[in-house]
Amino acid sequence: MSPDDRRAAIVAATRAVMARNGIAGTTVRDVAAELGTSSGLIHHYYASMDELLAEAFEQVAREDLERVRRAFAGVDDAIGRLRVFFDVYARDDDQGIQTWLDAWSEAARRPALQRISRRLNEEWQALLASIIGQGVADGSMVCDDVDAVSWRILSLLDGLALQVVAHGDVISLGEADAWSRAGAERELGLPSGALSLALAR
Amino acid sequence: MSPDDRRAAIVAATRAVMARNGIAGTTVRDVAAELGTSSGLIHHYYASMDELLAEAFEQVAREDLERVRRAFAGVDDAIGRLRVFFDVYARDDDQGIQTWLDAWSEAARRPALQRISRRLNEEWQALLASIIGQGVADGSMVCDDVDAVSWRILSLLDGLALQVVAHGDVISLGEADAWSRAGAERELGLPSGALSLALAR
DNA sequence: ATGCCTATTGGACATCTGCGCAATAGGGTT
DNA sequence: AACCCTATTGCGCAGATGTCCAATAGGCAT
Repeated sequence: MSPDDRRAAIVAATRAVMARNGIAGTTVRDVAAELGTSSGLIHHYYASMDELLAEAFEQVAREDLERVRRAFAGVDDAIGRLRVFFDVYARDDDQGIQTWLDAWSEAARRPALQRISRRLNEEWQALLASIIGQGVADGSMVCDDVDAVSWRILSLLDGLALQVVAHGDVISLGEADAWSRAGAERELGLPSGALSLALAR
Repeated sequence: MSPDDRRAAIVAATRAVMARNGIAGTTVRDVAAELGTSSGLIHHYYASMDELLAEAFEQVAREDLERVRRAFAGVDDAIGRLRVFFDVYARDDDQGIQTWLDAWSEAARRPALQRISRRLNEEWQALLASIIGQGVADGSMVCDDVDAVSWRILSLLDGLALQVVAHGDVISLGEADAWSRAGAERELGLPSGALSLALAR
């Protein structure tokens, strides 16, 4: 197997273990077992576990971001795009958000992971800001501080998702989804229901 | 030392280590060293590490809650109380929120910790809901879904604080504070600035 | 065929983890 | 003074973890 393919295979195996056990619960041996190879091989390609975890996490997080961007295809209006944004975020499985929880918690102790986590969060916010900027420009949304509002909407999503994942049924996934959409509608001066799920429309 | 005092001393030492190393980084031996005793003693009083961590975390989190309730003394109007709520939350040191991050992340792996974390989060939300309920009753606030809005405000606070603590200066503490107050004002139909910091008034 | 380079193995190493246990010590009761 | 109860010690156990390393194998250039 070529070095590039091997590296890709290692990261893929790491992602699989991460999805099952969380970031903190991902060990070299688990990755090697998932891959069906030896643990020494992993260190032949990755100098440290921190580095490998950071790369695997980046790939997972970046794919989510790309999935949103791809889902924008054919949707040109700001409100439609924002609705798609929520659709994709809601579709996110529990494991994906647990991984983010782990990343935020581990960031204080793993420098490589912190850099990635921070950069990806900024990209999510920038994506939201660009949608809102478009909506303000074409008059479909009202917002006098795009930066603040996009951080607020993102934080609202993260905060609600956190409750669902960390605490089980304290609030349901459906509530978190509906409440975050309603919050965004209020922030952007949209009529109630403007952002509700495509299926429910 | 009496059993009660000893248990209290163990929990206090655990809190000290937790503040320094995080929840995941708190070990039996660290606690024993902090206390100047043996590791066996800790297990004489606490059956498992999960149990001890949960109790220490509960104490930390409950103190924050009590601090808010105490700060309500002499403040009877809903808007004033909500302002106090934000004041106390903003005062929270970084370590406090890092501990919450750890708790949310570890909840999936530590049952006792999950129960406590969940219960405390519900208490924070209930506290917010009671303030908003009072405000709606006396006509100073507008809100047609107290439950949803109090979860939203709490999630907004958590989500913004998370960015500050996990990612350093991606947003500042001041921005997180100002933005969350502005979000709450909007949610409750309050004029801009109604919830701004007491000092800035 | 020969030789080299590197992917890959499998295990050793040092360290850390939660937990349990036999032994001790020390204070309170009788 | 005798006794008991339990707080406390100190160590050991079994398992896990990141990292490293000597040995092997297998393909590729010569």
